[in-house]
Amino acid sequence: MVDVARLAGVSLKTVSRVVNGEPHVQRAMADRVLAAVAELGFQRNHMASALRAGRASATIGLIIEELANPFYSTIAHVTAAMARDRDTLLLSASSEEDPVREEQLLRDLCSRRVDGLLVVPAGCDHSFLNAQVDMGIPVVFLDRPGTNIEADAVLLDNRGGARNGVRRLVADGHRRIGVLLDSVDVHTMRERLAGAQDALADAGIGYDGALVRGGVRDPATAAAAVADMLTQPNPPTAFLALNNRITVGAVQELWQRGSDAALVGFDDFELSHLMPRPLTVIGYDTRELARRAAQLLFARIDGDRSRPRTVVLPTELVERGLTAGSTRRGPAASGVRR
Amino acid sequence: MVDVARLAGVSLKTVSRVVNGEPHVQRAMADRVLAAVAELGFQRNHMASALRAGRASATIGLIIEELANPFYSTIAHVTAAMARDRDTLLLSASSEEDPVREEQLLRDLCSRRVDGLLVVPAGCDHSFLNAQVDMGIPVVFLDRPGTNIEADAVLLDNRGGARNGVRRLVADGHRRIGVLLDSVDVHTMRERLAGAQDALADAGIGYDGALVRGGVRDPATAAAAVADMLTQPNPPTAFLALNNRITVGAVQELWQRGSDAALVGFDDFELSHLMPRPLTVIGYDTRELARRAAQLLFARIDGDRSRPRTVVLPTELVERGLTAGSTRRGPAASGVRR
DNA sequence: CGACAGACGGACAACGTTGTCATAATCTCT
DNA sequence: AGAGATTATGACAACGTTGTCCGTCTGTCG
Repeated sequence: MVDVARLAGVSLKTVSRVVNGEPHVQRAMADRVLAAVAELGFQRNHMASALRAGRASATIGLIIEELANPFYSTIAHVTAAMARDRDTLLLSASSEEDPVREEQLLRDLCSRRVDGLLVVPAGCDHSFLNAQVDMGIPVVFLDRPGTNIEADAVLLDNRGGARNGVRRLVADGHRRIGVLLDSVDVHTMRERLAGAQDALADAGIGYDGALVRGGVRDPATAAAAVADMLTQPNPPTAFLALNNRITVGAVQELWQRGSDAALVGFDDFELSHLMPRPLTVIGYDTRELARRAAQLLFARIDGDRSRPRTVVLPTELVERGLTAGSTRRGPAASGVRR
Repeated sequence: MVDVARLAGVSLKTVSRVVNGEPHVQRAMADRVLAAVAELGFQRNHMASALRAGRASATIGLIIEELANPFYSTIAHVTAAMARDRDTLLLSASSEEDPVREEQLLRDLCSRRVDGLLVVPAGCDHSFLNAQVDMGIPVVFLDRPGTNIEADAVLLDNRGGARNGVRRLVADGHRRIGVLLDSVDVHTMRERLAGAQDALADAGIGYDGALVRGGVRDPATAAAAVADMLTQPNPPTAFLALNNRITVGAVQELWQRGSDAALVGFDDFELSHLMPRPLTVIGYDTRELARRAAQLLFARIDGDRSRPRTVVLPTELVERGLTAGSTRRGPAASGVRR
């Protein structure tokens, strides 16, 4: 900026005024400044500007589990788009489900003075964020609530969704329902499992530990778990897969074996209607989840000091048949999805 | 930091030393400072720090078309992970294929003094980036080359891939091959179309404009295009879909109609092996694409001043049959994919 | 012609850090 | 014990901006 001022033969402040479009600069002078800017390829330093003005950085931080997962990338996309409407950029990072890494990333984001944080929490203690919130960096949790912190959260009705899924299986006559989940350390998994057990209890079906399989982290282990459970004595006649990675593995394994076990999966996914065997799914609106969270965050950034809110979004049972026999195989009613 | 110094009864500089882990501070004094830091909840301001030290912002910028698309989110994921190993965060934004928006975003990123830029270009002129490169912000293009700028690029062998795909169809006896593409304004589409035409020319099959359908932007229009082409006189017996969105639409339409037209799609996608009809795919390693680009960028950031390079990564024909009759339907040989 | 707005330009400090240098305190060695 | 080396600490300026305030110039009106 000093160089520009020298080249244009004006003072530093005048360059600042021109660059920021402030009034009270003569046309001729402004033109000279702009010419110098162009010649030197000057570009205002956003960091210095924000620093001096005490302004925020026009950046929001997003912590998710893994950017490559469609669920999270949809969230990133929606929030980035909404941020852009406010001339704000998105600084995103994956926690990889590691609480330590999550805390490091969050601290890093705070030290960069982001305007706000959107977090899909992996950690089990977010009390360290309280100080940040007090210092004016609002936090909104997404998909799972934060722990030891009072902050906004936008969640899904995981429990109700799982309950409806199992209710559907029970209505179809199933009594032995295998449940596949990742880890009960994850809030969503606990809720979904509880929902499944609600439905079983409602139907008067007792709990059988052999029918619940945890530690299913990816499609491959899901497939293995399905295979294993089917070869036990008194195998399940139906499965509930508690996330989309698990569902994919289960679909594949059941299809390969030609098994007619019923399947309901939590989370819809893009090509679920083209799977080679029927698949009823507990779906929800991921974009709405992200939208609501971003709205909440921006309201906080804009000064909303009301009490923290928790929003719970509904799920929907997308019925596409349960087993090869339960519906005629055919194109999905909904046609091509965007 | 001034407050911390006052509370600890030491000078500003000593606090700075402690906070940055510099040597030459007595243990007792360091402890006093750390106590004050904890009490006040002090957190170093990353922007001010970078500003003073003339250091970069420990941030890289990524411009892609749309974060929600699995191809791009994989790129984002890989680059974010690699950046993290260097204590660098990723500032990502979607251009939505809009050149104006792309330029705005790039300028914004530059004004934030990112350490480097990773760009999947949508625009048709990137000459304005030359100044930035000269000023020390390296740029690496991904998937498509930049225009009017000499910069590193990591590309796919689009032409060769499409040629192999069509060659395979020709070998299977097809003479009328419908080609579905988005827009020839996009570099990758032009290359893929050229590859297809190469193969046709090699086989002595003349060009028929009726068999090339552009403007196919999403699965729905792809399905419509397939439907339309199949109802024309002398319809194609095979299709080449030039990206994954188009492939999905084509799969669905062909399956719904029970058509036995062959299909080859460019871009593999996660559940392609579970599609309800055979689908041979031109695949490649998206993660490698991102990895190479990030490596190149980091090398530049670390001072590599060698001549810009263009890396072209190979594609691979993943054969899973072409039509319902051409292979026995069954589980993919590869088993469950990660 | 003088006075007074009003429009404009510039000097300076400050934002929150860190690099440089100076100084004070302690140690080492003959 | 004293010279020199080493260590610990602090004062100050600077990074690239912008807000504040003051000074100057132009024009207008009585």
